[in-house]
Amino acid sequence: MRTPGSNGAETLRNLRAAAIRLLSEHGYEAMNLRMLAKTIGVQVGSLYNYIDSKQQLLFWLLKEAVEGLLAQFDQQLGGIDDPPTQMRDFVGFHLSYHISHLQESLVLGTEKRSLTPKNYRAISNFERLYTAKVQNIIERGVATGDFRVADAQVATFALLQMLTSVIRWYQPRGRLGRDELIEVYLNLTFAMLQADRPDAVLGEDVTVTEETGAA
Amino acid sequence: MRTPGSNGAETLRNLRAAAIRLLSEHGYEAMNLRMLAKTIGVQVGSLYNYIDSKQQLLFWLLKEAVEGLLAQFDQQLGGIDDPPTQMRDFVGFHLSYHISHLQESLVLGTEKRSLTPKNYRAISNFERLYTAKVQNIIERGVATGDFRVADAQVATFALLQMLTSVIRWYQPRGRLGRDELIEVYLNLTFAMLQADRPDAVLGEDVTVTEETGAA
Amino acid sequence: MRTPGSNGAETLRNLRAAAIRLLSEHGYEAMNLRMLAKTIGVQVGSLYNYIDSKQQLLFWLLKEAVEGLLAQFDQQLGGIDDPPTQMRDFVGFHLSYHISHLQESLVLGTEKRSLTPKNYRAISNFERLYTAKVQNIIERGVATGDFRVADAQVATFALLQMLTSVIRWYQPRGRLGRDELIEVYLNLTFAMLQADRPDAVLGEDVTVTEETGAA
Amino acid sequence: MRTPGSNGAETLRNLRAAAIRLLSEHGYEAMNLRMLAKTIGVQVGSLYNYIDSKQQLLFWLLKEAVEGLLAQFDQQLGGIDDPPTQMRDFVGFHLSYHISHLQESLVLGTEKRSLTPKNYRAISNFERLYTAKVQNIIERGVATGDFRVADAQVATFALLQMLTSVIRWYQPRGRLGRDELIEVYLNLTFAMLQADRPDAVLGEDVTVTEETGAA
DNA sequence: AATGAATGAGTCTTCATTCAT
DNA sequence: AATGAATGAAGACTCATTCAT
Repeated sequence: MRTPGSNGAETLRNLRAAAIRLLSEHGYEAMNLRMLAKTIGVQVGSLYNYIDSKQQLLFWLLKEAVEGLLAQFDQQLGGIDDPPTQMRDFVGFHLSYHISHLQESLVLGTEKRSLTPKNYRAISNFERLYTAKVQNIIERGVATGDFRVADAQVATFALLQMLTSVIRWYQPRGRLGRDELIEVYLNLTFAMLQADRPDAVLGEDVTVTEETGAA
Repeated sequence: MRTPGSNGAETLRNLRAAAIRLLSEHGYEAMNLRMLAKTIGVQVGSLYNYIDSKQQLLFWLLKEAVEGLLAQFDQQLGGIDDPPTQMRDFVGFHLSYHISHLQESLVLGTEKRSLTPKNYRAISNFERLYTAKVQNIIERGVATGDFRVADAQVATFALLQMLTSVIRWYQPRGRLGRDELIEVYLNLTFAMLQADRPDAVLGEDVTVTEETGAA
Repeated sequence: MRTPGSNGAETLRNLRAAAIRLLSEHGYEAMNLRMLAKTIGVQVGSLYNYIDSKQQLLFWLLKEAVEGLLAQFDQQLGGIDDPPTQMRDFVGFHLSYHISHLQESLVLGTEKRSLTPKNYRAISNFERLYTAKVQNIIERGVATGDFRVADAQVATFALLQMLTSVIRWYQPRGRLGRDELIEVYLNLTFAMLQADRPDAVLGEDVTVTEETGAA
Repeated sequence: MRTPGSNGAETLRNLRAAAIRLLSEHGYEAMNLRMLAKTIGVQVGSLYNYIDSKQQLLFWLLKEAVEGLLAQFDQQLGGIDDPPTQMRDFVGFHLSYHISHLQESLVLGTEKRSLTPKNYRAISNFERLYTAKVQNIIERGVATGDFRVADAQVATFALLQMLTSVIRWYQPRGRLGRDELIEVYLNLTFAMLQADRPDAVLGEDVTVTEETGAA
């Protein structure tokens, strides 16, 4: 039987949005498909018209999340050569992206561990690509003399953790707005790299494509 | 029936050590008491001679972990006044502690979310105490002109995340030893705070009491 | 997987009938859901498509039982004014009802104690309504001079216990049939109340709607 | 190890009293040996110095209860010949006994069903002896023309249920004292039997030996 | 006579998944 | 594309019972 007015594409979008929210709130193991079904207003069995299994749902969401991050990185930071400028834009991008994809990023960070080994490796590979891009900026900056760090790899991890952890406490309506937040973190970043901050180029604001589910 | 040679105190120690390991590997929801019982070589029911419930076991472990961290902080960094010196010793202490209590710290960071609301608040309160101590060092350093940061609160979070995240990739037999690691992080920390590093005082090495379960 | 030919409404009816039988045979604590599931031919987990919990199942059954008793009392003894006639019809009704709802009544009498305090109070309140109706008949009969008892409340309890206890030994195919049984108890009742028995009105037999599950 | 000051005979008495209380409050299935052990202040394992099993404990208590009832019946009502006098004294004895052995009688009535078949039969046999004694009084009274009942067996059951049910609502400090209670029930009994009450013989009060555990 | 530590079978309940309709 | 009814395996927790000490 088909409920009148039901629409597969819309149900799928609802499912994705609901899944990300529920996963960010409860975690993979504690979220159950009953919750998900109830949220989007269908019976549990109907979920299987859209997903193969709970595990595959998680993998799909995390893959989308990490691929989206990579794609936007390339799109936003493609044509820049100068390491300090790259770093400045990277910080802006990374923070903007994580703030506007808050739940997705949270889920990526915490639920990866619930993937099967094979799926885990697939996601980790994507993440390593991202890390490598950041490490590359730092290493080139060190080579040009713009940055000074004792260990580029540790610095990369430290920087990424410092920036990414913003999603653990950031609140859209909190003390700091997005731009102030970026300003503070730019200071910390360039201090950490013992580098001079390049001038901000007016009007050259970083923009991030909005969360998929919100369209 | 009583297994010959069985001994309550020892079983409890085994239970604690096994629980921390299993929790760090699987997470609270994915770890089940069968695994725990099997690891320490008893029947599942016997666990209840030592714990009240799975939830209370988690709470107990996290409470011990966070109280241990706080206690050692006070013990190690009690008599110091000078903010840069305090910060230098704090970085050494924090890294040493987390490296030598790797699994415990991992569990504290990731499994807090599985606590009941009441238990969650209890642990969070302890953590806030710790954060406040660190923020206090930074604020005092800013006041004395030793440190320069745009926002002390954000800097505190950023610093703590940067340092704590070491447990996510550190491997005892990896490229960097404990002392090299501390050296690298000291550089990053003082750069971030735009401060001069105080001289290391020879022979004044930070030591951290070893993991309880390892005794 | 759905068993071909399975049907929710029927399973629920089976469940109810089986639960009453098992509860009357074993009692709440000693009956387990395995037994119930096996009796109706489903897996234990499937029971939870119909009940919320074992406790709620008991409450549901007892509520139905006591509400059914009250409803039929009102329906059968509504339009009568004369205390002796009311009493005569009440005895007939009460015995008929308990004989034809044997197991249900047994369960109501013995398993109430396994209810949670809140559920217990709810059932007890219904029972008090029933007792009050009977006490009212006695008190009005005493007022009209038809009955003579030293203490109406004790007499009510005594009468109800005397009548209800029939379910403890009555056997459908035993020495006494339903009508003979009623005859004997009518004698005892009116003797106890020191009253004259009103003439039986010919053809005015009391009928009781049959057990729900037996349809 | 033996706890200093412990004393087997006393512990056994405590055990018996506690068991009766707990059984009357929770029922056999819902009472567990942990509760019993805690109440009398020993470890669960120690109970097995006094009992063979939970089942045997129940049997022991019920056997004591029913044998006590029978013994006192014989002792109190031995030398009487006249059916009305016998009945008068029986009512007084039965009520007094049940009131002063409240919990024991409650347990006997409700927990018999938790006995194994063999144990159940043993207790039932004792009970049948008691019922037969009462039925004998009624039948002899009918033979002498003192009592008038339609069916001696039903009358016996009805009378016993009516009298025994007093334990379900009697409260030591309630509206009616013991003697008033007996008075009311004597009226009901002799009305039920359509008999004249014999005169009370002054000073010939019925006494019942007190509860064993209360010594 | 008592403890402390264990067993092992059982209890209710949850949940991902399946599939006829 | 959705429902309703089921499966079956697993989960946390309980409890009578045993026995070395």
